Amino acid sequence: MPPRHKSEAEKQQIRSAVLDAARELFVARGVDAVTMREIAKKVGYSPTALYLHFADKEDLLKALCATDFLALADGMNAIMKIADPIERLNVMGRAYAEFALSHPNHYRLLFMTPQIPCDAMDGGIEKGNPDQDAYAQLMHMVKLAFDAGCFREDIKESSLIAQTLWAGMHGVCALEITKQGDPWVDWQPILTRILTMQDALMRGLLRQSN
Amino acid sequence: MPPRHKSEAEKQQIRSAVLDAARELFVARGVDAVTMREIAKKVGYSPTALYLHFADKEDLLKALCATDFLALADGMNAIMKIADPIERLNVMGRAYAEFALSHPNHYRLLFMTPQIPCDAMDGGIEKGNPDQDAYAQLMHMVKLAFDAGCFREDIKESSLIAQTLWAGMHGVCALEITKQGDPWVDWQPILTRILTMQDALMRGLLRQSN
DNA sequence: GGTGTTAATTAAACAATGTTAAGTTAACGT
DNA sequence: ACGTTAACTTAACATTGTTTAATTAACACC
Repeated sequence: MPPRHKSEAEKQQIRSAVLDAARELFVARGVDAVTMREIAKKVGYSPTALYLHFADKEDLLKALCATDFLALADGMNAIMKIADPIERLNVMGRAYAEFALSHPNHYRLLFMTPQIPCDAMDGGIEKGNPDQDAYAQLMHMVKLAFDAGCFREDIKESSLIAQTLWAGMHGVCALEITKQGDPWVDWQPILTRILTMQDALMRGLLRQSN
Repeated sequence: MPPRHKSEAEKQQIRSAVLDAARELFVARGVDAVTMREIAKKVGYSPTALYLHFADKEDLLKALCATDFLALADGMNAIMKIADPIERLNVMGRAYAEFALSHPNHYRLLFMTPQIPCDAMDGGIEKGNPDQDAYAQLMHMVKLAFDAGCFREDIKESSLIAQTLWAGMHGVCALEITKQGDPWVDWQPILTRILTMQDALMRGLLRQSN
């Protein structure tokens, strides 16, 4: 009941408290559990107060994802220090899968949900900046390997290689997230599927001489 | 207002009229447009009447999907007549992608949504029956090629090959459905991506001698 | 042929959701 | 001292899925 004028820093703090509460619900119980009322209760405000910090629920979720999108890019970034361009790509793929499977709800929202175009994400993420954009990071790594002549010479576009590698990993992870434990399919172990996908794509895309 | 006692056939007809109305909304405007009230209006009943034919909304959607799941399996089935086991797999993959991209809303509900386990689908679909189960169909085709010695001999499980091929196609299609037109990524043409995925996986999984 | 049961249907209502409109209260500037 | 404004809340609205309680016509039977 007692409102006081807040500094910009205090406002930011409330904003991030809201995001933390939302994240906790989100991670634990999925996107449907993230109701404005429940977030508000958790953070000690009335539901309407959230609208002072976020335009609407989608805006709030976008802000949530922006944070984790940056975390993903950060992880990719650290991998650049590996010297061998192909080993680097392999490690990157496995790091991507690990992110997906240990944050399935985030992964679903980032890469399996249409309503939220990455492009419009909050948090000042810049397209093409490898520090912030995991796809740019992948493109960069593929291009280095491509220019070093690692890939089949009949493939003209390095972006096609990047998109194929991404799609392969995405396919394994997305099916795992969506259909894990579904008795319809007798799944091989997820790690086996990840490594097989990686191995098969690399064999299929690299120059024979490797 | 004038209720008359209905035969079983008439009930089935209403049920399928409801499904048709729901499908129309669903295909045109996605799952969010499928509200019980709107279906009811389209089919000329009150919203509550739908509950005489379906337990709840999820049940209705499952029935919707069962139909299209069968259609998918039917398409796969027709491909069995191709003699060459590898060409057969390639054609199957492209048919799968065509299904996904021409019925994106169905594909999303069938393969990108967790709430609806294939296993519990209505319509009497039997697991493992290749006439009705597209995955069983894939497994069967892969196993034939596997037993004919088409694949690398260090891969011991044919199901691992099937799951990798599926995941690869799924990855391309799911990313296309989710991120088509997203300016974040400069996509190569979708057909190119499909063919590249198929080509790369086959090169990576088949015996060298092929 | 009346009469009670039942099947088909609906209108009204409930609870949950995102969101908006209209207050309320305390701090600040002048 | 006093109006304005920032920070918040309570009440309310619209939309959803779903349930309860009628209503109404057809059928079965004596």
